[in-house]
Amino acid sequence: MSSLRDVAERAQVAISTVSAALNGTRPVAAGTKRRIEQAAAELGYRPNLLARGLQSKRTRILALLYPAPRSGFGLTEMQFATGAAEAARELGHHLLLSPEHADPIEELRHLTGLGLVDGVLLMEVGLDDERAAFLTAAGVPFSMIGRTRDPGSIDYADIDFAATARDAVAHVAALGHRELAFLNLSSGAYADGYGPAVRAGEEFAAAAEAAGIGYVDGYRPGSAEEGREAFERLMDAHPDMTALAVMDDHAAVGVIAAVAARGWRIPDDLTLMLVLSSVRVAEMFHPRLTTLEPPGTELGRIGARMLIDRLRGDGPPQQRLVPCRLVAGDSSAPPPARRKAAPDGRAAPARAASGAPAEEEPREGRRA
Amino acid sequence: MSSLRDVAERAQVAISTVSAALNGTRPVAAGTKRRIEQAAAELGYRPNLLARGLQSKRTRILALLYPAPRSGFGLTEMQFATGAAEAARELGHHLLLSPEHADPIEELRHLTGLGLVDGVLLMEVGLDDERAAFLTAAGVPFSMIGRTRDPGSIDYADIDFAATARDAVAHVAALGHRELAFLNLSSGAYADGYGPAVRAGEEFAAAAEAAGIGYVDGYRPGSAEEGREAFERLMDAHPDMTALAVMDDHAAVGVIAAVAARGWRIPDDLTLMLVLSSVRVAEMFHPRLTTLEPPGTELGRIGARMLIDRLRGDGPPQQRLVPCRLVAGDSSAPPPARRKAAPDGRAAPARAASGAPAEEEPREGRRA
DNA sequence: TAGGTTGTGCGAAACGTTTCGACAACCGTA
DNA sequence: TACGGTTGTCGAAACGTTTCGCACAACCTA
Repeated sequence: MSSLRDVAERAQVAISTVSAALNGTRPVAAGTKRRIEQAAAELGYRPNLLARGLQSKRTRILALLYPAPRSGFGLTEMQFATGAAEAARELGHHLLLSPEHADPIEELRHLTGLGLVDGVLLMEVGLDDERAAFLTAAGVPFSMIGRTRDPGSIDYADIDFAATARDAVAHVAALGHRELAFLNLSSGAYADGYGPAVRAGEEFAAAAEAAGIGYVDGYRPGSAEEGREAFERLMDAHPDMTALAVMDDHAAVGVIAAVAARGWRIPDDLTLMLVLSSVRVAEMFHPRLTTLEPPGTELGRIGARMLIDRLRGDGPPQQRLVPCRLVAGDSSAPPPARRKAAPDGRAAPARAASGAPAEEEPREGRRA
Repeated sequence: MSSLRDVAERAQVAISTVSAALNGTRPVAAGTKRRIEQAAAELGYRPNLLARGLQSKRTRILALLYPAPRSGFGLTEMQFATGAAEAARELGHHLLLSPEHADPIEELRHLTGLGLVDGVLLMEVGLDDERAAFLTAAGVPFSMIGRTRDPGSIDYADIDFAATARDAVAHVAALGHRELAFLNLSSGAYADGYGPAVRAGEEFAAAAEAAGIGYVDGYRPGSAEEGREAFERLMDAHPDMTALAVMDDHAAVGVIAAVAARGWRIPDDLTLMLVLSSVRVAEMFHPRLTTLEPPGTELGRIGARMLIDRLRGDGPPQQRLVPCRLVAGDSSAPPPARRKAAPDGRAAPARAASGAPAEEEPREGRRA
């Protein structure tokens, strides 16, 4: 590989002049500059990133930190990564994929001690994330995809759960539903303080209340079987529920099976929507489910971009919220006038005009 | 950050001695060594990777090259990446995520010119992959996940399609099926010389022939709608087909819908299996589909490991094939004795004893 | 014409390693 | 006692950049 020295020789100038000319660091006479650029082009010169980084203390390498394959990643996590990688590339940076093993902090200490990366991009951020605290204390520039409970002035890009919930509620309300039930992520995820689980729950409740729609939650199925059970319990407690939002893909599978077992059909007897699932996943179902697709790629891009901005200089903290995109499938319809009896013989009532005796914050509905 | 010099000062030795002691490059007296190690520990010394790389010409950074989000990645591609990242980490390396833009070769030239990476890991390798040719010519160490038509002595890790097809055929044969139809990936993927599409097609044909089972292929649906159509055409041409292997997830959705439209049930009237889909995807279906899960993580790990081996020294080329894992779902059953008439009124015959008039290489079946 | 101001280019130092030849001290042997 | 061979350590060069002070010429101004 040719070096700055080779270019200097060929252009008959000093090394430092070549550097200046190529980087625009300081003015170089037009003629000289032209000669240098030509020489560089002829030699196919590429600056050595290591040498540059060693000297300038800036490598233009970002690390994407993610917890090693919990139960396996989904499409959304993949999109964070590819989105971030793309944005980094476009801005002249590189992205390092850094799985965390047992001790994330030790991992981080190691990674940042190497002098290899300029900044860190955090994925799967918990409400109380120790990594964020460590990085702040260590003075390492970083940004988050997701956010802690109190992000302070840390840059982050996260899902706008409020807007997402509002869109979802508006969608079912517009169809005429007056009640909505919500099946959150697994209790494990919830207990771990996994942001999306906690925030989605809160915001759906708020959005339903604001829209004057009955709302039920408290279910956290993490598998098909648990989804089936949760659905049965839900219908036992709220027989006139007509719309359901589900966060866990596998739980949705169970719900659909349970619906079929009753002899009900989607969307005729129940409106079902997926929350935080990609269209690709929603299309796997039959009928194709309405989904609130998380902006994975975009969050990845934004996360990388704001980190690079931070590296360049310090503006005010950037904190961006992006809503999910509602993609209507074939699982949304007006509430049923009447429904088949449940298998145990209990009659399923028509949509009752009386307020539903919901656990959480039931409320008289109004048509949207 | 503390440097080698700081450690040297604190241990009262020369810089070069510290380097030697810490790297075991050359013998250092036991006492001195102890002193040095202690000083290093006290200072929390971490070698600067840039400086080391600059000098030694080895950065211990690998790049994972992948074509920018065609139509969006699947879980398997994600697993390649995470598997490779993990293996790299365990072997003291780092993994760079490098999306390709318009011109892969230019991308590669750039990436390798930077002196940043020691080697490259190629994903989504085509039968005639120009990247492989370029890297070979440029003398850049690399390995492939997937493989070209004629890999020569290039390291690669790929799916063992022969074993996978054998397992799939054995599975349906054991259930009593005497015919198998195969819906390949979309014709686009096939035309691009996408390895898995071509190889799976070939190997399924070979496996069926070896097992003495009737075989039909030639269908390449790339969406649910195309899947539906393909299934209808298939059943028109081969009304007594009882087992079906599908490669494209979305096509499977269409098949399932078409099966239901006929009033048929899976697995009673048709055995359906997914090829190259993860269990996570198979579980999205109802009934849960039997699937041949690709060893994504393992291929990623192997790919990274063999590249690192190559970097360390040159042994013989490593070429590894790993079969998919057959995970039986609820979509496999013995062939039906009799089936409902198709919607157009044509009677669906029972499993005929006569050889099926298949397009490809029909053959008298025998019970496995 | 002298002094200051630009404009332009040069050389050397520094970043933190690795590597290698030199060398001091010590040993055993002749 | 002198000498070759070990053993352990040191100092300096090199990797390819960036950065900074300085030199030099040309030009303007008083």
